[in-house]
Amino acid sequence: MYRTHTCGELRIDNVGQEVILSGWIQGVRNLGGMTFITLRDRYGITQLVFDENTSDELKEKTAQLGREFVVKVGGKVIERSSKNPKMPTGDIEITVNNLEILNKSEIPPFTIEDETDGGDELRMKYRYLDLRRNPVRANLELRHRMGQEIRKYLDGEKFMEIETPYLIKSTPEGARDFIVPSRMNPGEFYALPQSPQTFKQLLMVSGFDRYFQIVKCFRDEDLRADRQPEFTQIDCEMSFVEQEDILTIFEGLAKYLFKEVKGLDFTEQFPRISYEEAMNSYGSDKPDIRFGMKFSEITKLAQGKGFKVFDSVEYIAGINAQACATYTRKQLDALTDFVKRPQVGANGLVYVKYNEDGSFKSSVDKFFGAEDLQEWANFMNAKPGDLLLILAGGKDKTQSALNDLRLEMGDRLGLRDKDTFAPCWVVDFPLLEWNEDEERFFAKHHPFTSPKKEDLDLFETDPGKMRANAYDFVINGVEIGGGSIRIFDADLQKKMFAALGISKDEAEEKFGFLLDAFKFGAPPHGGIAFGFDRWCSVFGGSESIRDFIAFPKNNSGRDVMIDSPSEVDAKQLEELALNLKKPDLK
RNA sequence: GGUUUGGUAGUUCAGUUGGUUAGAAUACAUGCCUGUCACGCAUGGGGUCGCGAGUUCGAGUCUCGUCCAGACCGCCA
Repeated sequence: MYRTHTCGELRIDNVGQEVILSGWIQGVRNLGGMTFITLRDRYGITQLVFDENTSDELKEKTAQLGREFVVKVGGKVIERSSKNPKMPTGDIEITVNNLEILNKSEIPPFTIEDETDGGDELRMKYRYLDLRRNPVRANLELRHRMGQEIRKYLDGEKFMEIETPYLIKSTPEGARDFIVPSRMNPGEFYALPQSPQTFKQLLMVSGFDRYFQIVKCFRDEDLRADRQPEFTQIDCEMSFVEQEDILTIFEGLAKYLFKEVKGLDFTEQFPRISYEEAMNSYGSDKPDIRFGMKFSEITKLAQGKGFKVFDSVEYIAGINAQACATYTRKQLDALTDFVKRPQVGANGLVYVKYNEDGSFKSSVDKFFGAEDLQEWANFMNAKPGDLLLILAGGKDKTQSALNDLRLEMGDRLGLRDKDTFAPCWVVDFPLLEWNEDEERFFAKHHPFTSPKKEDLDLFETDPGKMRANAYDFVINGVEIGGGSIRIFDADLQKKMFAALGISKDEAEEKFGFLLDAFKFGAPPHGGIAFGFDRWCSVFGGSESIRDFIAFPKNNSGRDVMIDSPSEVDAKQLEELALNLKKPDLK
């Protein structure tokens, strides 16, 4: 028998019991006459004590122990004479009478402690050691809890979890596919799914009117802290539903998770913000509504006063940073530098200080008098003591830059607390998006997203203005999920393909199986997919989804632990009928 | 594909204007220590300064190239 208890469960009530524990050596503190050893497993840490009652043989054994050795110990639980209130097991310790070294360990390359000395790269290379650390283990526990609760809720709502294939067909739009060569079909390739989109729609045709799957998806695009080449979605689809039904069910899921996982009650309905309002008020389709600081457009107010920079632009808007009129020249210069960075891309920053005494001081005093500035301040709901920050330029670019500035000010003012949660729905997305490079429309969501009924006429007149039955779920400015009501009418689908410039033949080749299926009684349906890794990271208060994936890949798509991707044998290439251009490959 | 920051002891980092034997902390080893819990004290070992070329009497330091890593832009329906 390896253990009677875990290293995290013994308490003062267990005093007097003979127990067996197994685990890893966290640390050895040899004080001379007595030795303390901390033993760790997934559940916690328990202190072992060796003193004058310890046999010489046992003392010799403890001298051989090093960090991360795996041992089994037997002994008696005793009350500590000096307790440690910081440890859950801090009232007791084990006086050991038997110790067996189950396995030795080399000295680990970094310390296995909450605050490790290891850098990111090293920890990724030895990820299995990193996973022994409390914070990382806690993240995976959170992920496990989320997954369990999601299944519980959806099962309770009569959703069926159905697996769909990973080896599928490459699709034309969207992200790059990962490609898998087929040995049995030389010259032909599978693609790994970017999402089970078409399969879940086929399941609706089959009559599984409530489907879900917690499923790996693959996208061959460049990575970020919140983007991995393989990631996990909570993929859901429902039949005989309208947008409102979907929002209700999955707002229910979100509230259930907030309650069960975070202990938070959300009784009110989540705010619903139209895409247009989100862009006009926050400059983003995933607004962080933990704080206000909404945009105010002052194009009309500010033009025609002789300030060329303003008069020559399409759009002028600002935010009101409350109680920031005391900002120094240095602070304002830092903000100006921030917005002028290439990533933000503004040409400059106009500020207006509304001083406590009611006077104004701005960077455009030459062009605007106190009356003008007062008018702006009134329009932007500013009070004495506030600071107005204003950007001007093309509408899209300026909204985007002002969004960056708003979030930066939110950070500086401490308005983005990671333990505060502000969920919302963003609805009424545009159906299509114009692509300058290819000079054609792309589906903003995907080509099966249905347009709003009242916008159908625009197909002929102004397709870019059409709105979709599409929605995103956003928490704290992070896009957690999105979905749409699908097209289930063949004629409408044809119009959609036409608007996207997808020919009949091409549609037939790429989506023939789906269009065929729709001929046999497709029910009205729609769905949503959530980024599981991302949702975990938001709940865990981290910016990086890597912290919530057991074995993640780095920025270049490499797994530095197993060293993948890697080259393959010439024999394998031959079997797959692949010829590589690179001559230096093995 | 682009911008940018970094690469020095097992690890995290410092290293001045180019100048003697490249340092600190921590980890590790040895010794001492009976209530530690980041134990303490003493001693010790440990370096291809990412790699290659160049400038120079002399390069961790300057220049060029290259590799690796991070952040961001493009990209990600």
